[in-house]
Parts: sequence; structure tokens; C-alpha cells
Amino acid sequence: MARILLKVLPKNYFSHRNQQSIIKYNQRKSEGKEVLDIINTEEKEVLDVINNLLEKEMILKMQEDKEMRLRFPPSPTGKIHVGNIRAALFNWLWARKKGGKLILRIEDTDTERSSREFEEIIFKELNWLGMDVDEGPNMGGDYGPYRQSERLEIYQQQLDKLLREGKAYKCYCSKEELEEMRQRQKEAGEIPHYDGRCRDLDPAEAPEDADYVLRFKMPETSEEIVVRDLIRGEVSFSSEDFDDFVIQKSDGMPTYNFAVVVDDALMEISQVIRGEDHLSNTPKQVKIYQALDFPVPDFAHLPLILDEERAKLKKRSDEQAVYIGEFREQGYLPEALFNFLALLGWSPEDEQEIMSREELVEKFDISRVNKSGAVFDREKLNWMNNAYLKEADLDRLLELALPYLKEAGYLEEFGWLMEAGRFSEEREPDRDWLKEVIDLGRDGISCLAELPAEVDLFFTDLKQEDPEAAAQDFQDPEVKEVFQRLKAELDGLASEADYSEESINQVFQQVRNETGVGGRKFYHPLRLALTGRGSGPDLVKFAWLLGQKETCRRLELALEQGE
RNA sequence: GCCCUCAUCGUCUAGGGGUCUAGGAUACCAGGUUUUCAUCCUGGCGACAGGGGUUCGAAUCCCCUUGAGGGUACCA
Repeated sequence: MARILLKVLPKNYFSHRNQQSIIKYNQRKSEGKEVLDIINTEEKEVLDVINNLLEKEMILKMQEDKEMRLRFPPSPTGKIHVGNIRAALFNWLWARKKGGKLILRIEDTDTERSSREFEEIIFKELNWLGMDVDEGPNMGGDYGPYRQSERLEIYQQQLDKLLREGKAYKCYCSKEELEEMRQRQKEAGEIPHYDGRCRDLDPAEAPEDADYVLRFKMPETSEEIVVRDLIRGEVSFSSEDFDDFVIQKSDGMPTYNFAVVVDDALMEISQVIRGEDHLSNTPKQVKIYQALDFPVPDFAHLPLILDEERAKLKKRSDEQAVYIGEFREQGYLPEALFNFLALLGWSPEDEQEIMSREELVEKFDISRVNKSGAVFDREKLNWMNNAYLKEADLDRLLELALPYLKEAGYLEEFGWLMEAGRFSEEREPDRDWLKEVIDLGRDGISCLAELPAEVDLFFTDLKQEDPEAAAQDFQDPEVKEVFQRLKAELDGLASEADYSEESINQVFQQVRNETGVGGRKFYHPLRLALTGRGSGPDLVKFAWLLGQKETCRRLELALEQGE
């Protein structure tokens, strides 16, 4: 009965959204509410049967959840980029949410392009983003080894099995021969595909000492291959659309489509969460699972991250940063990148956007992942990073900011900075002072690399942006009086301890009262005198951080220019 | 070419038959706060790709078209 009903249903009836609506229907029913207004009687009958099935399925699911094993299998053929790391992130989130295991597997079967250096970068960036794994090359586990290049015997066993059972065969065609074949097919208006010429080759006819590859036999008769996807429902393909693909290269290495199946099966991966670019290859993998008598896992194909041209984000599209390292180097906070990436293709039930790692784990649900590709919006990342920057612990921020300030040459003692006591006798910059500066500058930047430009006023000599206009301002008698009084009052503050934000503020207020000069007329020339610019940070704070001596010196300078 | 997937403001997205004159975020614009810039607050601009169905009712379900993306390797 259930079988018949299932046939009648649309092919993706079991997509998660439909499951949700069935759950809704159940809720209504259990609450004793009327349900026939939203569905008709026939549908109700179908739903009731499905309910039974789903219940059983849910029990199975719960068992699966118990030992959920997820994996992240990057290939070390380049620096890891946002596309890869986002897949890792979703696996990590789901594993942590479900109390499952996350396995890191290095897919280094491409001997030409793989390198240990890139592998190290993968470890480093995962670590930076705070994604720990439970099993992997560096910490081991019960399902190792976790590097494909170290699993060659395992593949060989499975390969031998397929060969023995006649499910795979040796192909002696050279690359040139295959290229020629493709070319000919193209010219004849046919779809390029391997024609299976070696499929039924008599072993006796096999050329001696010739290089060969192993090909997997796809079904001779047309059959439907169904991929069960947690995000997209059931996706079906026809076996006709696939040719006999290579599963072992002539150098003895397994190909991706083969190794990934053997590893996922042997490592008992329960859910394969990966990018949508793998969806089209999945039917090939399903056939291998079947040929090897392995249970087929659930799949979840994530929407791709796109560049501004809406194409899959690759190595580098123009100037756009794509490598994780670039974001770290530009001074993005890992928790900001993490948060941002989580929101690419997924959203929580509520409308909160800034979320800690813990909140993300708490709220994440694979069934809320959407299906369409997401453009990597640098503007929004900037906003988010700024939000995290503003909340970050200052001591931590100081450590992170130091290299940028050093790079800009701001941390070498010189002139007034030394005199103002911003460097110790050991010529180390005053950390408390630096923290104040960073605190003032963090509001206006989207990443730490922008910090030096934001706070350059504190580290470079006074330079009037528009000297003539400034000089003109300084000639005003009222302005002169203000400057004179300010200088006298500030100079009069006995010690460095007396020179505080509070006392400066008091002096400012006092002078405003005494001279009757206030508002813009008061602040604008003062700003020019102290900073050389028409806009900038809060002046009281600035004068304080500048120090008593330097502030008075600059007032003196302005008075001279006003002559 | 063939196969697969997808389609809501510029961008990220909510929504899954009535509560949608479509919600949030970002970006942009304006006003307020602040000595200025920024922050912050308030407001504004801005989208259901098109066409057919089904239905009393469609952003939502179905079909077609169009568009976009992915795959089609001895890359992963």
C-alpha cells in the first residue's frame, strides 16, 4: 500500500520542506484542530500512511544521529579558500550540534599538485577559525590513515574486488587516443564520451607492458539512479548519461570518485555534506557504493559561494580575496569570518545576525540551508567585522594590531612621541596609551589593516592639510585669544597626572565661558591647530592622548602662524 | 551539445496557499544626537524573472519559457 502511494506522489515529496508541512499537519491533528480545510480526504489518507512511514524513519534517524559521522576532505592542491572552509564550517556546526564526530581527511591523490605545505595551511586555518576535528592525520583515530596517499592498499583491495567480480576493467587507451575520440565525436555532433572499446577486451589481447587505467562498468541497460539529498530532496539521474569512468589512474592512484566512496564507506560516514559542484558526480559514486556492497550515506549538497559575477568563487576572480589566509592577514577576526560564512546559505529561525560560535551551534540546522548560490558580499563582511572589532577585548586587539602599526613604522620612537613619554626608556611603546589609541580608531575601520591610516594622527608629525586656510583661521583675534588662554591653562596643569581627560574638558569649558567663544568657532580652529585636519576624533580625548607638552607646542605653533 | 541544480530588494536572506500594501540585515539616501567625522537613533529608497495553469484565493503548488550556476578529466 505504502509503495503504491509513494509512486503517486511527486518525486520530491520527501524533501525536508514537505516533511515540515507533514509535521505541521500532525500538530494540528494532535491538537484536535480541523485539518480537512487545508487538505482533501484523499490527501489525508495518504498523509496518514506517510505518517506511519515517517515515524519509523524518524526512529531510524535518531539511531543514526547517535553516531553521526561527518567529514571534511580538502585536497591540498592550493591555499584553502572560503568555498572549502564554508563546507568545513557547515560540517563542523552540524557535527557539534548533533554531538557527532568530524573527520578530516586529506585527499592528496593528485600527485602533481598536492603538497604538504598546502596541507599545513589547512590545519592552520581550521585552527584559526576554531574548528576542531575528532579524527584526522595529526591526531589519528580508529579509521585511519587519514591521508589518501597512505591508503593505497585499501583502494587496491577494493579495486581487485571489482576487477574480480567483473565490475571494472583495464583500459589501455592512451590520452591521445581518447582526445582523438572526443574530437571525432564532437565533429560528428555526438556527445563526447568514452565508447567502451576496452570493456570487452580479451585479456589475451591485452598489450604487454602498456600503461592502463581501471574503468568502472556503468549499467548496460538504462536505469534510474536516485540521490537522496537532505537539502534538495530526491534527485534522479539516468545511467545512460554516464560513461565508464576511470577509477584508477595509470600511476596507480585512485581517482576522486572512487577514493571518496571507499573512504566515506570505510570511515562510516553517515552524512556527506559538501558543495553543490559535487552533485552531478554523485550518481557515479552511488553506483560504486552499490558495486562494493556499501550502504549509501545521506547527502547534503550546499549551495555554492559565488563571486560578483555570480560564478563559483575560484582561486582569484580579479582582486577579490578568497584565501582564508588573506582575511587573517588583513586583520579580520576569526569569529567574524566564521559568523559571516555561516550566514551564507543558512539563516536561523529568528532574525539575529551576530552570533557567537556557541549560538551558531545551538541554532544551526541542516534543513534550514537554502538551495541557491550566495554571492560573497565583502561589504557585509566588513560591517560584521567592524561590529566584532568594536566588541573585542582591547588587550587582545592590541596584540593583533601591533604588527600593523609596526609595519606602518609607527612603533619606532621619534620626536614628540618620545618626549611625550609614549615610549619607555627601553623604547617600548606605552601599551596603555596604545590601547586608548586603538580604542579610538576601531570604530571607523572594517579590518585591522585599515588601522594605521585611521590613527596616523597619533604617530605622524602635525601637517596642515590646507595651510593657507588654517593660517587664515588662526589670524582671527578671538581664536588667538582662545589659543592663548588654552595654552596657559593647560600648561599650568602641574603634573602629567593632572593632565587628564577630565581636567582638559574643564579647561575647554572654562575658556569657552571666559571668552564667550563656543561651538564651531571654538572647536574648528582648535581641531586644525591640534590635528591639521577638519575632522577627526574627539578633541578632548585627542588632546589628552597627545600629551600636555605636544598639545601646548601645537597651540604655540598655531599662534605663530596666526601672526 | 547533454545531464543536474537554482530563481524574493544591488547583496545576504525570511516566508512553503489567506495574517504579504512581502519581514530582517547590509549598502545607499535623508533627518536627529555629537564641536566635526564615525558610532548611535529615526525614517526613506528598493524585490516575488516572464507566461500559462490549479484554486474562491498563488511569492508559495504544477507546467513551459527565460536567465544563472554546476557537472560532463588519468582535478578534487
